[in-house]
Amino acid sequence: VDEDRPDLGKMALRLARAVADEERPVLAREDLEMWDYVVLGALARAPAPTQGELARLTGRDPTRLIGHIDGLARRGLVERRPDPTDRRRRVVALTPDGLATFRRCRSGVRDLEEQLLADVPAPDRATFLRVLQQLHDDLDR
Amino acid sequence: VDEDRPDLGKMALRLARAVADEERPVLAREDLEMWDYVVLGALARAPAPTQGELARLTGRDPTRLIGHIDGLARRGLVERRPDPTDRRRRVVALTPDGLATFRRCRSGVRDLEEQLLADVPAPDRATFLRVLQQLHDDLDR
DNA sequence: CATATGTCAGCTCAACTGACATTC
DNA sequence: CGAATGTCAGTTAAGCTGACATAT
Repeated sequence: VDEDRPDLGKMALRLARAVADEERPVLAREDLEMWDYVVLGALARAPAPTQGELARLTGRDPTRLIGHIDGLARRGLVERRPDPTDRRRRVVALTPDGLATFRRCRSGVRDLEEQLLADVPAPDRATFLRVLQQLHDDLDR
Repeated sequence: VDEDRPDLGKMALRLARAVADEERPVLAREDLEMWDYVVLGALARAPAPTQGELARLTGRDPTRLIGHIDGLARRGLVERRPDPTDRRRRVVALTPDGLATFRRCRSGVRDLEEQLLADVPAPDRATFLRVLQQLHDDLDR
């Protein structure tokens, strides 16, 4: 067995950073930062959480999320309206333009991933992605 | 094919953070922070780089590395001495105590990794680690 | 009244920048 | 003299804490 490999955490972090570095220019084409993409992605899956829930989902600080959403709303990518049933809450949702923007970004991201994994044989790639997703899903439970 | 998986970057980052969170208590047993472990690990592989080179290897800011090495040297884990051939340079090296401390930590880290991958069948695990290491190594070149 | 949500101001800490001394 | 190395002070950005207003 190979005891001489780098730590799992080091390898995973290196990969994550490399992916993020390559994604940034793609997102910049839509004039988005990484946090924007994360927030739009969360809203694309769960239609309308509260701001606190959105902060928890994305891992972003609730207080910093405020100005963040302000910017996205000013650009017409998200919408923030008071919940009729509980007026303390501000329901945040994607606009059609926001959804389209997110889809363009994710498409570009997927292209990058394809490129990054190009040298990995198809069967290995499938196994790699399956195990990674299993670990990822298990961690969120 | 599954287009509906999370982004590669998200999965890798989630894994890296989970590993780091579990490693911290293990390192704390030796009274080490994550950065200490990273620095000791770099020194365990390459015996005596300069401080600037050590900063580049670990990804840590050169200016913050100064006080950091001060602390490790005060505890007798690393040694900083001027290079006789070029007195601008400070060669940083592990002490025997530092090497032993690092090995104890890495052993604990490997135990954690074993635990985290326990549910993954052995052949899949081997493929996963092999592909991950390949990607990791390719990125550093 | 106790709780939850969103907002804001202030604090703290890590990273980066620029300047400087030493040495090559 | 120009370049590299290590050190330090100042700036900047990001996250966190606590207080407050609104609503339940």
